[in-house]
Amino acid sequence: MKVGKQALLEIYDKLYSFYGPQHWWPGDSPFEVAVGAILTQNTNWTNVEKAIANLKSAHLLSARAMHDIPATRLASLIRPSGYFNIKTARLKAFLAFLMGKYGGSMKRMSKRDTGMLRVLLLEVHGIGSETADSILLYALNKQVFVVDVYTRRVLSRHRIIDFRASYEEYQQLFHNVLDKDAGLFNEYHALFVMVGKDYCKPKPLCADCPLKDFFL
DNA sequence: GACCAGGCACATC
DNA sequence: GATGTGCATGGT
Repeated sequence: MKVGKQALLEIYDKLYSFYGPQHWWPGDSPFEVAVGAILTQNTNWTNVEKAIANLKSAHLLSARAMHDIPATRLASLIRPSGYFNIKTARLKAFLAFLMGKYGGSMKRMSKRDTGMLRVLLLEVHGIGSETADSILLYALNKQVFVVDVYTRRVLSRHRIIDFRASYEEYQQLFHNVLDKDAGLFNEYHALFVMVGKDYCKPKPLCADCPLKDFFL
């Protein structure tokens, strides 16, 4: 897939001038961002906000506290974010990783080499490519581009890349062409989410539909 | 009531 | 490697 630096910057400029700076990720600390990254998996952000508010009002939004409380308690607190049993296990897995390797400190975790840390995060049960990269970029300010379903929809509908291309192919599009700039990656991904929410609904468009070009 | 939301692991072919 | 499925709440 060939797409030039100018094209990617042009897309960025159009989105940025339309929406303005997004200042992502919403969250008061790197740890909160990491928790949010897990909770928002296939879930509306407003639901995640409710779950995080529950954790905050219970004074439990810390690695130590969330690690120590029973899973049933954690599940009841994050219930509004959906998939609460699955996400409880995923949070517990991340917390065990964070507590075990870095004493619960995101700052200490951040000192790891980015590539190595990404590999380690992907080994945590429940953390896949997007969640790992969201943590790296938005919690730790690492130079990693985050790919999500909106990125796929927007780019594929503008015929820049096939919707079903792999996560790595999408990511390489940006890593190979753009300067490694965490600030740029931060805003760019957030802008994809914005324009995706507003203009790239899942329907009407099916990959195999003979009329799919009609909607492009 | 249907559809959607800032994925992931797992089973099966 | 590609495809299908379960997981669950809350807003539109």
